[in-house]
Amino acid sequence: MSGVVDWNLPLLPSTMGLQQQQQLLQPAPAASEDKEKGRGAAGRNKKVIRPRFAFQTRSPNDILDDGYRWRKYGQKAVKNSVHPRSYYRCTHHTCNVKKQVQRLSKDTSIVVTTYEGIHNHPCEKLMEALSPLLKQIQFLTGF
DNA sequence: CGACTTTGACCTGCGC
DNA sequence: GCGCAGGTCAAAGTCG
Repeated sequence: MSGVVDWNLPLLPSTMGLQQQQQLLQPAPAASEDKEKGRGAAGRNKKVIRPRFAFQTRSPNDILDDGYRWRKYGQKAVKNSVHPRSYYRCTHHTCNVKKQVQRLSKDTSIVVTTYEGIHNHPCEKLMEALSPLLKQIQFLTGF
C-alpha cells in the first residue's frame, strides 16, 4: 500500500471542506424512530434520537482519520455490496458516537462513512495541533 | 502492558 | 411461525 492519502485531512466533520469528491448525504428521513437493533433493544430500550449523516469520500483507505479515535467493534458482509461493512465506535467514554464504513460496490474507490451521533468532546488531534497556537494566543492576549 | 483488531456467535426486527 | 439480514458483544490474538 502506498500510504498516500489524497484528501487534505479535514479535521472536523462539521468543517469538512466538502469538495467535489465528497458529498453530504441524508439517508435517513430524520424521523424520530431510531431503531436500537441488536441487543440494544433488549438491554437499553432508550429512544435516543441520534443525528445521522453520511459522507461519500473518495479515498484508497477505508479508515478516515477525522481526528477522533475510533475502535472497531464489528464487521459484516451486507447484501447490497460485495464489500463488508465495518462498524466503529468513538473510544471516548462519554462519547457514544458510532460510525459505519462501507465501500461502494460500483466504485471501489468510494467509501461511504455514516456517522451516528455528535461528539461531545473536543477532538484530540485538533487540540494537539491547536495547543501551541492557543498558548501563543494566550500569551499575546495576556499582555 | 495497554490499546486495538479480528472473528464468530448471539440477538432482534422485518418480510413472507 | 420461520428464515434472513443487519447490528452488537466478547474473547482471543496482535502490535507498539
